[in-house]
Amino acid sequence: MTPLTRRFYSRSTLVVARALLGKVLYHRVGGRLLSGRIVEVEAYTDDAASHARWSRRTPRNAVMFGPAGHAYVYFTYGMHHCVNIVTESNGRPGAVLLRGLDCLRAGAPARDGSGPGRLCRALGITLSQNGLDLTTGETLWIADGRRARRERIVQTTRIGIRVAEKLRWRFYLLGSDGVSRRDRSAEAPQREMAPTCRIAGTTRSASAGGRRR
DNA sequence: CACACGATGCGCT
DNA sequence: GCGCATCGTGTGG
Repeated sequence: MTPLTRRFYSRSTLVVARALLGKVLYHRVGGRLLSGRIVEVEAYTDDAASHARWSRRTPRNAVMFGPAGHAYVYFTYGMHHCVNIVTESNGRPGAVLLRGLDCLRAGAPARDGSGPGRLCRALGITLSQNGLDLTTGETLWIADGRRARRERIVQTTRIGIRVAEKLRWRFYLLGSDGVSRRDRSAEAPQREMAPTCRIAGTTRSASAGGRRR
């Protein structure tokens, strides 16, 4: 229940992204405490797919440039909210998108926490939480959770973007129910392709379809 | 001011 | 796999 410190968030986005897996997100709202275990995240910095691309500051993405440990919430497709955790040092844009939660509440369907939009709906996160400081433990915060030492982290590409699509900046906990989209090939123990496997015709054209949305 | 479009999710084929 | 709801935001005139 003790909020993670500013120091935890003030690191490189990729490091924080991985470190957030297994942690627990809390939101105190309407006299209730909602929570869920973080099982899927994506990193965004100033890359081409980021709201802070080319380090361009706008009213919407301003929080990404501010101090780490704050919530960056945005509204998209006219109906969904997505929540990010701001990283890096002040002035450098960076945030971790939360895409999957486990165990929102006993008996809740697993899919309620699966996907950035449903996740926000399940925890009651909207634009009014944008900019909140997560280190105070008042309304919205993240605390340590149980993370089994054996639990494997899968690293793969981010979802739903059309540029910088080769960056493997999505991380999830293998076997968790809240993961929105699995990547079987990334889950395979052997990740690196041996040179002999690159002979034409012997490789499956990985993710040939489904890249466009 | 006008307009194109999206870090999604859902229902249907 | 495909279409689409629905509106805040960024961009350009």
